[in-house]
Amino acid sequence: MKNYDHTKIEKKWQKEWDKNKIYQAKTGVKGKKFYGLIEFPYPSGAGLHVGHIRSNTAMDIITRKRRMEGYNVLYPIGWDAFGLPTENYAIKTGIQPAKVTKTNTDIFRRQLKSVGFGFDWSREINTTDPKYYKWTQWVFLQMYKKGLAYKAKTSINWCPSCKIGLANEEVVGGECERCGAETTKKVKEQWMLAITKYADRLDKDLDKVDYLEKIKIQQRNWIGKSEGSELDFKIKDLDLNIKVFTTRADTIFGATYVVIAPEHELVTNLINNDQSPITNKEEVKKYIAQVKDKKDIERTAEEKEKTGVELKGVMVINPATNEEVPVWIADYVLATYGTGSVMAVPAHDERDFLFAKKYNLEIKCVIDPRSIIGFGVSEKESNLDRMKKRESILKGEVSYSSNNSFDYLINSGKFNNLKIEDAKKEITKAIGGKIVTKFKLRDWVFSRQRYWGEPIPMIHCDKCGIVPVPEKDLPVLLPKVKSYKPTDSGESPLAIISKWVNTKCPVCKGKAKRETDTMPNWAGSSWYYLRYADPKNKKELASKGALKYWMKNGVDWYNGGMEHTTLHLLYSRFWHKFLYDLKIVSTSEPYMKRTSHGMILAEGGVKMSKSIGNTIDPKDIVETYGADTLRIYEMFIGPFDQAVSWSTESIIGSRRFLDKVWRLSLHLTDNISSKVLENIIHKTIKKISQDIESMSFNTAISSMMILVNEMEKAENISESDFKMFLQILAPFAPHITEEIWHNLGEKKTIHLSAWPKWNKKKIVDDRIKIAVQVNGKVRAEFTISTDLSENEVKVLVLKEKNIMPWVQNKVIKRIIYVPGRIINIVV
RNA sequence: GCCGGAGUGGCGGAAUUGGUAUACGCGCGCGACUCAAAAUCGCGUCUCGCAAGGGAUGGGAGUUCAAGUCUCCCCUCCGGCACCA
Repeated sequence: MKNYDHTKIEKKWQKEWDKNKIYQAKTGVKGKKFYGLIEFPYPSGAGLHVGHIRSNTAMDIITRKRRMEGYNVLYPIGWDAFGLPTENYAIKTGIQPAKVTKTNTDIFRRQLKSVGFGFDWSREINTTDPKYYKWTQWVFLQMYKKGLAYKAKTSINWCPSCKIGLANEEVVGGECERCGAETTKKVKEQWMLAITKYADRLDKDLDKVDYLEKIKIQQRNWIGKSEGSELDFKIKDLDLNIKVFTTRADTIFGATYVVIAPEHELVTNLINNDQSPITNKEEVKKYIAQVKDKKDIERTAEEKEKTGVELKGVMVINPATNEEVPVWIADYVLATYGTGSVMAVPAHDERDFLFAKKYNLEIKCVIDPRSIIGFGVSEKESNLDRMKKRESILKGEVSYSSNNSFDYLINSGKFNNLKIEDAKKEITKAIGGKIVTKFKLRDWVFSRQRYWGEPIPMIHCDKCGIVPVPEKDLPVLLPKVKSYKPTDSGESPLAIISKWVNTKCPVCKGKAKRETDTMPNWAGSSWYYLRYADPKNKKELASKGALKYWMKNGVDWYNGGMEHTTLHLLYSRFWHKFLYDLKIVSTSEPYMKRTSHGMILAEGGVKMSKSIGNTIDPKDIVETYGADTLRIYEMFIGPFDQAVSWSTESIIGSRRFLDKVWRLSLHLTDNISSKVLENIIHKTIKKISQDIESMSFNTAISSMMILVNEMEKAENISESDFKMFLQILAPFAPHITEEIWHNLGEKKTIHLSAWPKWNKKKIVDDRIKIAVQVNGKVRAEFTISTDLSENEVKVLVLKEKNIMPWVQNKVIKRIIYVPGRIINIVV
């Protein structure tokens, strides 16, 4: 073939690879294994996005390199197909979600294949396949058995537009992640998963894994571990305590009031109690009602002024001072965090300060004021300025510790002059408190009032209560329905299928009803990587042997989007740990290494969206330029972990590169390449080998471009050298390299050939260009042989013609020689 | 407000981690080939200057023989969290 015609080559090799099953992973093969994973796509109606191709190509390159390095590689693919867009489409068109899914996965599969990814298609999975979700339901049952799945009446985030309950993670800035409508709170009975029981391990075990640092930080922030004390404030004249959580037990002498969250059950109890001491019940009830009506956004609005009401008649005893202090309810205290109550220390907490100012509550300073920042006092200001500001804020109620450093207690009785950190422990102990750890993480709302999800395998029996579906009856199949619309009562469309809902109780055989809630779309993706090990198993979610083999040390490398850091990634770590506790998997963490790709934005740096009409259909690029060009382009476009803007104009550069490769292949000789060329070939092999490991695909391609430019200039290129080049290019551009490889007489596939090794001797230069600086400014360049000693170089450089004028008649103070790089003459 | 990340040509971006800033690619200009166009190839392309030279990596200081890289201050942009006690 004279010209590079991608249309002929690409389809041909895709078929050939399929036929020869070169990408199929074989469980149990001796030697090294490598499990590379990308997030399985949601088969949306929009078709494959160029963003999918970016992350898939990256892992494709890595897994292809591993295969060539002799690893037994698993690079699987499947469909995360339950979810709202498909269901919404079904509502609009009346087409069954299962049908829509089939159509979409067919399109996605064809598109993925057209790009030439080395997926093992024999292990394809689909979360909506009953053979798959049987095991999703099974895991749920195991969680139920262990008490991790429970039904609770809780206030949940509710999207009035989607008519669906949302997890905290799905509410973004008080708005529904999907539709953007303002969310409200709704009290509903929901299935919950007790992810909080794993909070500590989810936090701690991040130390064990190789994740990008920013991923670890984001997860840690989300889990929100914080160490503090639980302290009891006794209510005067009542046999009741208010338990508060604080990280600043050291400031308790400054606790001049206590605040309870309005939703706190203690408040309800106090009001309804016959002997209720509250004298302003009506006012309190009114405030609670007000708070309830508030939307989430209002409640967390930035410049919102704090509000609250005093529980008049109720006083508590500060356990440190034994003084009586008042009790307030205010919505700046969250019912869902800590104990739902706080001791307020207005002198040392900005929120308490604002509240105390507004309602004229006592402010008492108990830490040396010089150590305190916040309250408009900046860390950068001098101690004197800080002191002055603090004095004006606290209106003279200020004294200072006699210590030279400032983090010491004052006005704190016998604890005066203790250091903050020591005081936390000592005071907690002295007043009978408890050191505890709290988390921001909340239990996972696992119910969805929707059709297109895994039915939660539970049965409600009037006599026996909630009864799990026996394992032998799994899967609980989704029935066909006529309308997919959620009901206004907030129940799933499944609720109106009486034939399906009405069933027998597995225990008493009496009349019973099925649970009509379904699981969220995060369920199926929480364990899918395990199913790939043994995707067709009918008896277990995967066989012990297959899991032991492929998950021996977890998924070796998992690449995905940052947007899943606190969702899928956290959820699946939780499920995995649960399965680890059940001894189904042998590692406590699912993924050894996690990296992340940047988004591809449209030209101009805005998000690609159908409504703006700036999306790119990969199909067009594959047809016009070829899959190899598309792959090269997406890897060359910019640093892999950063967001990049698409530029159709620039694609041509990647195509030209491949054209050059093709043309070069027509002019090879049996002669040996020049030393210079050999040198650069081996340097490039080294660079590509390293760049792939660090995901520096853009610089890898750039160095291959440099090599190609050099080869064009070379008088002759040996076939064997060119073949090595083809091999390092093969993971990036699998089709063209395979074609040329065979044109050069090779019979076996290039993709299972051995990854070339660079020859250390061949990357050593014997002569090297050195820049010469005079007083730090580059004045000349000169070439020396690398075996010269430092002194020899220093002598030589002064004799250089170009340097002479700069150093003549000057006193040379110093000469600095950095071997192989630069020489700086200081005059 | 807090926690991350980033500011380099007309554009996407390199820079061996303190050692020749602007590699590679796009675009643009000129030329060759062609009846012509496309493709391809060659040359040029930070800036001021005729030149010798000078100035540039968001801005300002500092450390160093040497700073895009380190330190301090300021500005801008992006991402995450946000009354978490």
